[in-house]
Amino acid sequence: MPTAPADRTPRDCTIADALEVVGDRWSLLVVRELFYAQRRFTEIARNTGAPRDILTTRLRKLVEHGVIAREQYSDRPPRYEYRLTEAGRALSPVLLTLKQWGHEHVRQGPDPVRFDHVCGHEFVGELHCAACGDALDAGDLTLER
Amino acid sequence: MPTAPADRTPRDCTIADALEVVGDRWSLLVVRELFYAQRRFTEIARNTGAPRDILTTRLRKLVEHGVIAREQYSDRPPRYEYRLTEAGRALSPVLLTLKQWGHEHVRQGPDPVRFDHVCGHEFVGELHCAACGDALDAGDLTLER
DNA sequence: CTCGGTCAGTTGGTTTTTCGAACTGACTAC
DNA sequence: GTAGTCAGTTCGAAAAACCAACTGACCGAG
Repeated sequence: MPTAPADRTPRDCTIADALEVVGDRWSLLVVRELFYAQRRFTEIARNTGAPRDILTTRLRKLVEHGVIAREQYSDRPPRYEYRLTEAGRALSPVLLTLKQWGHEHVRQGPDPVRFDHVCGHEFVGELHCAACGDALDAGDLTLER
Repeated sequence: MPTAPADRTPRDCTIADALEVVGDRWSLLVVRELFYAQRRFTEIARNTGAPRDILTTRLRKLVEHGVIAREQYSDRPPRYEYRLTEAGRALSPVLLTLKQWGHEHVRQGPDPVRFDHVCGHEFVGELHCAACGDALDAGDLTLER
């Protein structure tokens, strides 16, 4: 017997679970568009660049997983648009941290999109510990179990 | 002329740039493994579940983009392992927020992996505004440009 | 009325990518 | 010298992505 048959035992992991839902080429871009209040199929297709048929299957999958909701906005002809659910809105920290990482480590040049915080300054996110309130620092975390 | 030829003009977007680098099925899982200090090809393949040939191309791509580094740890036979670069380590907020979202909106049941903060409590991340220090709240952000 | 346009998808055919599983080549340990 | 380790490579098959055109229901202008 050569190599053991499939010696792969993927880790039981919540990150993997999350990626199962939004970890493909288009889903997070769809969510981004909904954050930008583009709810219509055609707009989402245009702004993400996703092929229309692929977009169809992604939207269905996101609906299935409760990230977005499909709502009829016209009877005759039947027309639908999409909205973020609570779970979808909860993805904002993921998108914001991704954007920040992209800005600091991928893109050269200024960010084409900027967010301002109510405090008046450009928003730059910092991950804090909800318990003690301190900003997260490398090495402050220890793995349990 | 029927439908206009390719009426898709993807948004110029830093999130999209970031996803270009780590937005496929396996890359973020590879980064996760490196966070867990699994540096070897075989370990990464086992723990992520990625097919070995795909893993090869992903690792090369991540090296190309400066997320990880390939280092020789044995001369004869030549053997290599992988390490996170500074840019790779900077992905921790992305992984942590993804994990948290997965925990709250995808997975049912307890998280198989837990992080404890130096303060003694289980780490739960909260995104704060770096300028004013306040925790991010829905609607606190306004889109500029 | 008919012509052009809008809109949320479908359809069909092709190209790309993924995938599984076996195989390499250079070693080490027994 | 036989078995095992390890970082990949190779092969063929299956799945997914992709593109461009097409639908079917409507609207508004001429």
